[in-house]
Formats: sequence, C-alpha cells, structure tokens
Amino acid sequence: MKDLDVVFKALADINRIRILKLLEKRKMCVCELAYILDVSQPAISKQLKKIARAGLIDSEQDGFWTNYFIKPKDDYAKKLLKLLSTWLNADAIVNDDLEKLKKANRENLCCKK
Amino acid sequence: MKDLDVVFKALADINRIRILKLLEKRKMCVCELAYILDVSQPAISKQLKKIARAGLIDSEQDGFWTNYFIKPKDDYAKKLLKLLSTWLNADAIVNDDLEKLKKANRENLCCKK
DNA sequence: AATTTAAATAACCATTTGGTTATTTAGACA
DNA sequence: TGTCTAAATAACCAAATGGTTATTTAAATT
Repeated sequence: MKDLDVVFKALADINRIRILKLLEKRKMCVCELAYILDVSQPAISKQLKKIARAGLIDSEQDGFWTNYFIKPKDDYAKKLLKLLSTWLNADAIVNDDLEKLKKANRENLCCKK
Repeated sequence: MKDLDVVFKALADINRIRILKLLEKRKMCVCELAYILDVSQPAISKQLKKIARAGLIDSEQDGFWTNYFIKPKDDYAKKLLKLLSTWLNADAIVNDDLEKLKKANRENLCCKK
C-alpha cells in the first residue's frame, strides 16, 4: 500500500506535473527546469527527489549536468505516466512551458554566469 | 490544469485510498467508514468532501444516513478510479478493511447509542 | 412540536509541504 | 592541484494537511 500513495503524492503538485510534462519531451537538467518553472534550483532538486523516490524518473551524469528522465520503475508508475502523457496536452501552462523549452539552451542558462 | 492536481491530491492519502477501495464494494455512510478506518466521524467527513470535490464520488440521502458512492465526474476520475480498482486487491490493509466491512452493520454501528 | 441521530462545521493543533537563501559536494578542466 | 560550475543539502518559514473535540444542522420518528 505504502508505495501507491507515494506515487499519487508525487503527482499531487502542479510543479511536479509540469516537470513530468517537460520530461515527456526530453531529458533535462536541474537548471533548465528551474529556468522554465521559474523557481529556485534547490526547489527543483527537492521536487525531482520526490518524483524519483516514487519511481517515476531516474537520472544520469552528463558532463557538468545531471540529466533527469522518465523511467517508470513499476506498474503504478508505468500506468500513471501513460495516462498523464494523454492529458494536459492542450493545457495553457504546459504549452507555455513547452514554448519556453524550445528556446531554452543549457549552455546559456546554466554555465555562463 | 487545476483539476488534475486536485484529483491526484484526492488520491494522495492512505485513508482516502482505503475509503475508495471500500466504496468499490458498496455505498457506505460516514459512520461505517469511521468505524472501519478507526478515525473520528468528522475526519471521515472531511476526507469525503475532498474526494467529492475532486469528482470521484457523490452522495445521496438515505433515511438517517448519507450514502457515499463512487461516481467519476470526468475522464480524469474515470480513468484513475478504473486503475485503482485493479490495484491493492491483495493489500493487507485493504483486505482487513474488507473483512471488517463484512461484519459492519449500519444499524448497530451508528444508531444504537 | 419535540426529540433523536447522522453528518457537517468550527476551532484547534502537530506535522508535512513547498518554497526561500546559504552552504557543501562532486565532477570537469586549465 | 586548484578552480569552476551544477546539483545536493541544510536551515528556515509560511501555508496546507489530517487529525482531534465541541457544536451546529438537518432529516426522521414519536
């Protein structure tokens, strides 16, 4: 039982949903997400940790950066992420985020200052 | 967007999940749920309100009692409740609750004191 | 009309949540 | 080796959560 409520909790926040909708498109690093959601880097780190603990995402080192990506670890995660991928695709906030994502450039956002 | 995170929030609590797994079996009144989950009547009322606002359940008057029952109001609710119905059917807590449900008798639990 | 009973609401409290700024950690490269 | 830089962690805070007890509301019965 414990596991399932952890997964639902991971999905029960607008910013975490926004993160997941972004990760549907591609791997992303912390600073890109912080830029797009317009919250601090530690806030994103904490949210990612919560999503990761729930078994929805994983991460890998990539040079300077840590890439986070969708990686469902069990049936709960698999089914819920699949559902989520069918939802919010016409949502205003999500689409604004995706617009911002197109312009986002890791090298400019993070390193250069 | 707002709607979806409200639905996930409604599912993001063990006691609310337990309530929904019970309502999968049959309509129930507040005092039956309070007895089975072993929390106070107002606690159940609050949880039910949260689940109802998320569009997962509805209620109807039945004599002295108010019956609550599964009633998904939109696609979010429909799909998530369907998933939930396939999960936790071997869960210890859920099965204990269902055992207790078999013995639960509205007339004895509520009215008689 | 008065009484009884289930459920809702109010008031309260401890814990959790989700953000912030400041600091530490660890990988990449000069 | 020493210096950058991205990400993690620590410390903090206001708001939300989920429970409690006490009280109010509203439906059903006498």
